Amino acid sequence: MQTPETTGRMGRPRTPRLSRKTIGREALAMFEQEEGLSIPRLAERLGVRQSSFYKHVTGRNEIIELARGSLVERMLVPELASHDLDLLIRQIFDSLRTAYSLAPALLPLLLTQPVSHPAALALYDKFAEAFSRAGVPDHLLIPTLETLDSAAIGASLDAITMESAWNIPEADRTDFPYLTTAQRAVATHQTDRFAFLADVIAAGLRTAIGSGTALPGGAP
Amino acid sequence: MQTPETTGRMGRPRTPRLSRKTIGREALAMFEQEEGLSIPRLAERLGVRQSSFYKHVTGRNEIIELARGSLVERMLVPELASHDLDLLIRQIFDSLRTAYSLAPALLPLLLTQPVSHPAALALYDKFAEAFSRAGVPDHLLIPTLETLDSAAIGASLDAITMESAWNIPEADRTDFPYLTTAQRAVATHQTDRFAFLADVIAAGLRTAIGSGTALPGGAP
DNA sequence: TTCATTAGTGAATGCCATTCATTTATTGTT
DNA sequence: AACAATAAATGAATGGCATTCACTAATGAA
Repeated sequence: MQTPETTGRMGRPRTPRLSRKTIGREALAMFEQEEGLSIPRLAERLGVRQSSFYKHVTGRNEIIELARGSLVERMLVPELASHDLDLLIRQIFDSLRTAYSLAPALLPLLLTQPVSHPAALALYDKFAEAFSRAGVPDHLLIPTLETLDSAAIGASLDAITMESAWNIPEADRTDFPYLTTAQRAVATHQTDRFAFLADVIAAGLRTAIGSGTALPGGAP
Repeated sequence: MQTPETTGRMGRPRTPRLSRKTIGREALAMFEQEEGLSIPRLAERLGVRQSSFYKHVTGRNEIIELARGSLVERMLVPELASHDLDLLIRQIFDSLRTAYSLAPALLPLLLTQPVSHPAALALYDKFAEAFSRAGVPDHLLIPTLETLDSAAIGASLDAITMESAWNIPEADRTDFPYLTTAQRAVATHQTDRFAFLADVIAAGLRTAIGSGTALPGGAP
């Protein structure tokens, strides 16, 4: 019987301690529970030394991409069998928003690098297929996906911006009367911002796709 | 005549070397020219030591907020006198997008903290006023502003994501046929993504505002 | 059995944001 | 006019971070 190594001057372990999958999973967990990614802290979480990561990954950005993959893999995506554009848009928007909302600290980092994780590419490919079947012309697929994704991220970022995107220092309220009124109104009226955004992009995309945007000027 | 100090073991200078304004201006310039903010490098640019900043500012985030202020101050904002919602939306979207496009590296950082710079608050107050005059109900002003801002940032981030938001490794193209087709189509067809987005949010906002989104479920 | 490859370690490097004691100038009070 | 309080700079130090590299021990193919 071999003891699964505990001490003894370390070389390759009998059983692997890391994999790209576990790194991605734990990185995502870190984004959800702490307020950002730190490689030393990620190493602690995994009971491993920081230099070990670089046997599986070329750098920090790749760990972030693995976190994206992990996020996408545990996403539950609806059928997308419908050919109804409005329904499709709302289903995809909701899936994305639900997934993104759990890891708001990850989102700004996702924005700054291209999607390369296979699981994520597969997801967007699925979206592209659904939109294509629903009649969206090829040259509008990418803009449609980008719009949806960007909107879902925007909506999910609220959690990070301290409840209001505008922080007016009490004393200066009279300098910004319209904004102040708007803030009070949205607070009392309890507007559902997610529903609003869903309505906006659903109606907007339907219109823009229907009228066919090409090179010079769009629809009036 | 007093020589404006050059050497001699430093205390308070006869003439101030820093101000919140110059810090904000140079930080913004740094975001535009380099690929991020570094306090040591910002100090070099301004011919000053890094510790000096903390006499004017409580930390890095405040410098970022000053950069936002600087961005907003040099923005040229149209009249916004029209009561036409569609025109208003497009004018504001274009102003924001134009300003944001010059400093893409700043945008992810702006997303993660509330707007507190007076110049920026004044700008959004102006927007709120214009929308209010155009008939947007108070409780939809904030969602409208958030949607516009988020869309403008999303559109401006393209510059940072290496030309395409999806990076499919040549060999795997056949695994993601719809996405691949979509990429080819948007490349050849040369779609104007800005015009598309402008159409989307203009139509979408008009619809969502018109139908009045409240607490439970939105418009169909 | 041998040997190249692989997956871990530990130490070092260089960058970064922030703090603090110190120095010099300015401003306001008497 | 003297003086205290405040303000704006410096330099040095601290602790965190991502990354690199020489090293070691296990694996697996020839």
